[in-house]
Amino acid sequence: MSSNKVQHILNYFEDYWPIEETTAQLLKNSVIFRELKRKEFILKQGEKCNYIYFVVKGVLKLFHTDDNGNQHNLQFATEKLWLTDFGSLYNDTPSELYIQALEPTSILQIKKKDLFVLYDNSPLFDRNMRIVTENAFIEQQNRLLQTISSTAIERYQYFLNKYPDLSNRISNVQIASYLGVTPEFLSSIRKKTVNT
Amino acid sequence: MSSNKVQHILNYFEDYWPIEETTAQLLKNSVIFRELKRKEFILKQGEKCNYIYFVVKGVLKLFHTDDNGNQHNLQFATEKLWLTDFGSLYNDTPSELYIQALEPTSILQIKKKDLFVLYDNSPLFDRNMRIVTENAFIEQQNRLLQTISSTAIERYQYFLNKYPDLSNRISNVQIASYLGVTPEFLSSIRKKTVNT
DNA sequence: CGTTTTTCTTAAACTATCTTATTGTTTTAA
DNA sequence: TTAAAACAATAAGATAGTTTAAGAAAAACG
Repeated sequence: MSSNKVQHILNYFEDYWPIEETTAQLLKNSVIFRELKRKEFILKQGEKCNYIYFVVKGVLKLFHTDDNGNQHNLQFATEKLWLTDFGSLYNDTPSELYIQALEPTSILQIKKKDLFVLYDNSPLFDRNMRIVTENAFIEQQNRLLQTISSTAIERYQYFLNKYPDLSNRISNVQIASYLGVTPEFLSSIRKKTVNT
Repeated sequence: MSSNKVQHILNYFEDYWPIEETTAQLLKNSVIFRELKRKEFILKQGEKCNYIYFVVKGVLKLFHTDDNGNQHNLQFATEKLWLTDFGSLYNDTPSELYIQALEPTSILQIKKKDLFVLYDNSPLFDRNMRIVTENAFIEQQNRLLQTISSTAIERYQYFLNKYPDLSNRISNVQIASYLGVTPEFLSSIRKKTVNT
């Protein structure tokens, strides 16, 4: 069942460092395919994150809930993107974060233990994951820069330009939480920018 | 001259995956030791970033300058931290960022070409750099969360707690630029929090 | 040492963003 | 298909953060 789904990850690696046949086999045996309902959680605050996830179809959101119960979206992951709580995964600490599906979503998941076996058996796999992390770092750095240097209007327009597809798939509440503003304020921004 | 300085990096790797003797030799031949004056630049906007840097002593700041000439600090790097513009380094694109010394600073630098040779010759080196990037990602993610979810006062207090040493080494102008507020507003925050 | 540059503070007016509350609309789930 | 829940829009008053300008303090540097 999940054995053919691993092809999604192999295709992904084709753009970087295609892995050896033996590693592909190892991966095939480690990967688990899973279908999530809308709103289903795969990680909750307080749990240890034991998996790294790869989105085949759908959207995941990674978010934090603060003391007042407000949600703050750290990341969305759509098709062909990786997602995990690295901090919890590697340091074996309880996660402060949630991961939830925003649509019915299909994912591939690799257990921490299996991930480490893959690292140890395949330098190419290890390298691919270095590149995955580097790319995530670069993107996050751009966003951080935006966040400390731009106004909410600019951030919203940047988001629309950068993720035109995602913008139409998720609600404005989710976008507001990602931009770091209230839904009401995003609404007022939208009103202003439409009339330009 | 620089041959003994490489020990700083070898010590760093001791905490993760100590590299083989042959790789250490390779590294020794690649690494260049460099002493920077206060305010000296090692990367400027428009240039390609050709190096990855490791701070032996001192402080570097990575920042962006916007259209109005305002600086925004993305990262500080003190002793035993790595710094580069990954985007420019890996994609061969002109950098949007500056790297500048805030104090007289000693660094080790590895040229892109040599870095890639190291990756190819030593899976352990490659893995160490994966971990370096993962740690940087985690830290940056925490900061991003703070930035979209907390008030400037909270961010300032968090900064003081997390980097007590750095707080005393750099000016409030630099801290304000890191927090994403004006120096004037940081000053008013300081006034409020001192009197608590 | 003295001079120059940078940094820190203050305050007032201004702008961005938040809070709360109300209403109508769309989506979801039974 | 309908009741419940989530979403979107709007507005008014409150708070957070900026701008500008000026003077005092501290640090850098020859």
